[in-house]
Amino acid sequence: MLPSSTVENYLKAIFLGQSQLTGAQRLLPMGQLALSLGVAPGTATTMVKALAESGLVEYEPYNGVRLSGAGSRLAALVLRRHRLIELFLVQVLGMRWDEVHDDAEQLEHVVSERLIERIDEVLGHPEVDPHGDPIPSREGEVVWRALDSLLTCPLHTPVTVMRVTDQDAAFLRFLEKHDLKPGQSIEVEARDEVSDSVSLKGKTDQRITIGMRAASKLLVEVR
Amino acid sequence: MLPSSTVENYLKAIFLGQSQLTGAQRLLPMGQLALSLGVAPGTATTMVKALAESGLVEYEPYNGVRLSGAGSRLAALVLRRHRLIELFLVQVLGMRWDEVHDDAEQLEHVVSERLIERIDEVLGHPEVDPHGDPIPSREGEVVWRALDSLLTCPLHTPVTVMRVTDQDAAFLRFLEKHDLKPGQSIEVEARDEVSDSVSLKGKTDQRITIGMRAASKLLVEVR
DNA sequence: ATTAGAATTTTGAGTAGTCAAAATCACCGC
DNA sequence: GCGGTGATTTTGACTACTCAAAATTCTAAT
Ligand SMILES: [Mn+2]
Ligand SMILES: [Mn+2]
Ligand SMILES: [Mn+2]
Ligand SMILES: [Mn+2]
Repeated sequence: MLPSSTVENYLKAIFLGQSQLTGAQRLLPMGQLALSLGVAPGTATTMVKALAESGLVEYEPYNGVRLSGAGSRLAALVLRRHRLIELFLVQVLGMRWDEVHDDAEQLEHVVSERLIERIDEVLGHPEVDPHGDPIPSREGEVVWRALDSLLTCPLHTPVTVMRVTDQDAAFLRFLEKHDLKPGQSIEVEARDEVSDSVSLKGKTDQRITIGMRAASKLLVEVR
Repeated sequence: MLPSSTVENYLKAIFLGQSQLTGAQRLLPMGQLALSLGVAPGTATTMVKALAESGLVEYEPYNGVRLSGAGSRLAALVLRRHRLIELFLVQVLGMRWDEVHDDAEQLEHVVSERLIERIDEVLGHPEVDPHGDPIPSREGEVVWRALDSLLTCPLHTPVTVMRVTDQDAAFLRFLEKHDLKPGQSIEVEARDEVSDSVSLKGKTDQRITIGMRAASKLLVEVR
């Protein structure tokens, strides 16, 4: 039985939630899952029990949920479609990187195997989407690249923005306006715990100071 | 309340069914509707009563159903999305004209206003889809072009194939193989009631004979 | 050890869409 | 006018998904 849009969204949310998790357990609490899906807690519990029935997740009552091998593969394929579609909308249809997420959220559930492979081909088998998120392979494998955030990278050292871990449209437009899109080169000038801020130097020597919460969402690589 | 995929499919099926109808009533029988949606007769009845509640159709028990103004506009917009998507898949993604229908059937329900307008623009505001079906306007207006079929057009006269009224993949591949796609020029050599057949002369003087049922699905225009 | 508070699960109910089969209706031929 | 036939509607039931609110369980602080 092929998974419904709802099931695909649950699997994807668990996948994403788990990837944020530290610790070997990788158990995502139901509350977090419900929150990320915008659903009542009881709803998530019910659904997760059904997913466990069909072998897509392991469920530990009162502790949380974890994807099985099959579930993980399925989730990665949804993510693959989502990210290929986002890139396609930007690259081929000229949409902005801050407006493609919602369309991709729907399209990821209906594009056929054939269609997504055509898209992949037209794009030349890309490795990352417009936000720098890695595109899982046809087989459901994701290459997890270790990246610093602006909170952990070395100071006074040129780094390249590689990835943005927040899809909020206003945030993305802010980044674009200040040349902080993936691919851009910047330097962290200073971090200050007290003022909760990080100061950056951009390409043409513009300076900008952002909050630490925002800084944590920009992932970079030392060049 | 925005219409579900199911509602959109019902409206589209009624729209298409009605367009086949002769007579001023334009009342589509429930049996026909149920058949075209692949649904049990009782299911169609229930759904149509709900559609009537929300003012999208007029329902005459035991007689049939007819779209209201609002329903008709909505149906035309679904059709607009369907046909733009089909053309896009062929033109931009290089898919074959016999394999785009199923994808379009799903995509028509999830593409956003913004996305479909981008697609329309990239395609240069086309008037017909790969099968020659007219693309309704943004406002939900369809230009009904009067066309002959191969059963009614004059004999021994060059005509241009304009439209194919059957999405069956095998049939479409057959047409392609024999240069009978929209745009091609042909002539009807003969019709024979007894053998239920129509004989055609193609571009490079190839001849081919097809059944009347098939011939009725090819719409042409005298040049 | 108790216990308050938070997280989670359970319960009861509701919506959207579907089917099979029984009941009903419309119409045509006689 | 009377039946019979086929189309249509009604009925009762089921699946998938959801919520609000009550009940339960876990945990961490006293
Ligand atoms: Mn989604
Ligand atoms: Mn993305
Ligand atoms: Mn459809
Ligand atoms: Mn078409």
